[in-house]
Amino acid sequence: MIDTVAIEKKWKDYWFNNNIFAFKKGDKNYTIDTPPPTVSGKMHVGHAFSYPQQDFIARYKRMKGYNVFYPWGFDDNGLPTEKFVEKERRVTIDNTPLKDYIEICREVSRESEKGLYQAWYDTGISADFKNYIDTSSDFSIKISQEMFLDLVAKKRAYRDEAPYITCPTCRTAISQIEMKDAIISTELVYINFNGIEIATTRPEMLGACVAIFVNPDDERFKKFIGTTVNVPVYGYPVKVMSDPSIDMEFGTGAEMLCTFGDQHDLELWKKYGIKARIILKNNRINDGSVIINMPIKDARKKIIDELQSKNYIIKIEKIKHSVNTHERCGTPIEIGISKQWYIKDLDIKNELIEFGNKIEWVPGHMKIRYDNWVTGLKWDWCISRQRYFGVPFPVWYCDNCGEIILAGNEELPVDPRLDNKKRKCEKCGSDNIVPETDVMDTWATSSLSPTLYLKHINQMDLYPMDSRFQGHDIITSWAFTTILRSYLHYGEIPWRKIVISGNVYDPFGQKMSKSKGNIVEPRAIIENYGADALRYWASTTMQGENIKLREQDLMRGRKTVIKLENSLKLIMMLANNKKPGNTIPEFPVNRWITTKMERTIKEVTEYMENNEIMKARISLDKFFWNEYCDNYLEMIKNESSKDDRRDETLSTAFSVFENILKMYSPIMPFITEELFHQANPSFSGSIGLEPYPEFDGQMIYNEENEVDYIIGVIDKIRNLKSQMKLSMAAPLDILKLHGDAKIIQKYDYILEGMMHINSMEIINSEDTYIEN
RNA sequence: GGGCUUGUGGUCCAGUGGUUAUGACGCUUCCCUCACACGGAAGAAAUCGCCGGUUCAAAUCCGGCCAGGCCCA
Repeated sequence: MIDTVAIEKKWKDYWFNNNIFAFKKGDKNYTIDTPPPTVSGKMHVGHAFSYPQQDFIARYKRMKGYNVFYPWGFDDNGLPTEKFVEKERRVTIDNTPLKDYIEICREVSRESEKGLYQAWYDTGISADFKNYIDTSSDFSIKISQEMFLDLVAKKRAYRDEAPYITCPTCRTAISQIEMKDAIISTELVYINFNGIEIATTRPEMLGACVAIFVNPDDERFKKFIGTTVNVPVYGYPVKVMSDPSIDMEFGTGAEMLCTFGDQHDLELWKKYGIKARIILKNNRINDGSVIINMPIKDARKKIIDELQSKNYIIKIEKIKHSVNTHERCGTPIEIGISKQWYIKDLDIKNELIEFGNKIEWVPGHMKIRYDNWVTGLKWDWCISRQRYFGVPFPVWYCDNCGEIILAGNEELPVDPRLDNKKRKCEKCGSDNIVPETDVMDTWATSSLSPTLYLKHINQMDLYPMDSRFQGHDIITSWAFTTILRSYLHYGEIPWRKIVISGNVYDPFGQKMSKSKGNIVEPRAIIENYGADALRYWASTTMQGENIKLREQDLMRGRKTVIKLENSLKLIMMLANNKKPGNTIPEFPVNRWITTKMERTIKEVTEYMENNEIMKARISLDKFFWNEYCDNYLEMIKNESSKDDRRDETLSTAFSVFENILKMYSPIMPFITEELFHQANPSFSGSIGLEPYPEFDGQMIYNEENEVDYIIGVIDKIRNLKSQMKLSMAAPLDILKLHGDAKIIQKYDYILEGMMHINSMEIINSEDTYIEN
């Protein structure tokens, strides 16, 4: 049995050690904006499905004579890495100084990268693994900061208020995914809001009330909508507003919007753009009038007392209620607002749509998602994140006059949080300078991937790139932000084409997940079936379509690998292990297979150019299995010993086979490399750099129709033998064949040799049939 | 709620107006023919989700409905 593990090991190391896929700029270049995997994860079947689809194109283009820039990268910024480090090293920002924390994050990332690329390497991805970027390196930070400063200079980056979520116990910023719901026992307080009755679980937030909300369909409150009421105790006016998200069944059906009691408050505040009143900070309430810097509990008691003494309280109910808490310590989260950085994009929607139109989307309908997203944008892009491991903003603020102080380009990369340099405010002369403590959204750096890749090799003249490959789940993030940044910085599209890949599901169409226990590791597939079989499977779907992972579909690829190996074994045997020199085919059967091959080359090439890998592969499969193996090799193996046509036939068998290998090689690089070297022992290159077969119209011969006719006759004889329950090798003493006598006579030696016919009687007739 | 997308033999998937609807997996029968039984030959198996419309002609175009998936809200 074929040892795919050994063969694959041999060739992936060969490619790597000989820098087969290193980029050298030439006249024809093809550049790929590779998606960098995140260091906190590992390769899953989704990757094993989508990366080969990029690789098919990369390898095809290389064989088509392009100098292919297929770079490699790692994405190691942001929250996922922080969580990963927390798990791996038991290090959290609460127990570690920032400087050390960042160091450890970087260290863990570098370590993880060492093993991470291996899975892609094993899959035969032809990226240049020696030449990679990572998004947390000094290089990437420098470029990301430079580009940020460019946005500031272009008046595209600005500061404005934005909400943030913190844990008052841990005193750290937390993100949505670090929260969990908890059910707590609390009191629901019914308050008479000077005419409208509301209920709240957070009476202590009364001083942060900025509106009253009711459901627009609620008959009880319709008359209040649009009116103004005064906040009890505080006495300032707020509007009564309506929103369909208000639950009519909860409390009285009317709620106060406080900035901010919970996430729902945040959503409504954002949606309606109401001015915030922030009174809660670090677990203490300070409204400047009624409550002066009191812990939440005390403030709650005081407000209830105040309300009660003035007869505003209708009743108090004990309820169980769901709140957002910090998953690590269980403390209810706190929402505040702070000044954060935005990238302005709402004014250029039309231009962004236009850019989307200039890019070729594969499949085309995926562009609609982009269009819908851009059209529906309601806010500028907030790029500040209250995290730690990420690209720092190269920005300080004057604590005295509020001036924004930007780093100079020569200082980059810089981390203001750790920077000791003394700075002075140029405006007011104060030396009371504070650093920006937020870091950038990871997309703020990922959106620069074409720039990062090309600057890394100092070839910005190759901008825009040719292709981006990515999943449809991040069209609205990665694709969108990349197009946006490209527009803002260069006024140019980032790539000419974007190719969207689908998802992988289990055999029943279910998503794979740990909880369902239906996860399949790519490594297991490679071990059991081989990387070529895995890649073959990845080619069995239309671009952008989803796929189910089924064992039998992996088997089909493996069978093709074995069939290729056996085919070479046969023709090597027929040729006594020596590949003959090239000849021009003259004998009809050789002309026939050559003609079929040319037609296949034409078809496969057209499909490959059109990103229709599956159709290319089906066309090639049909040619290889049916025409080459089942018919051509069967015809020649009994016949090739005849001296006068031996050399030409063997030569044709080899040259056609090598073209088959070349056409298969983008999909199945390992076995094709192995067999190509076996057929050509002195060859010292790579099939991946060999020229792709070119269609040659001169090689279309008229004999095609005759041999097609003969194959029809063969099918009839095979059918007869099958009906007679005979072996295909069983001899037929006499066969009475009706049909086109001229053609049959021309090819009688093929029929006799292949079907083991001792004597044949040919009767000329319009219909072709065998007489019993 | 809006948008996109899918619905074809038991299973997976081609086919986008026109002769008996492609192939793979599975199934049945036969064949160890000196490359391959992870092979070869033959065969059974589909009213192309449902309803209606356009057309000489629809799996294919149009409308509606049903059912899945994804994205957005």
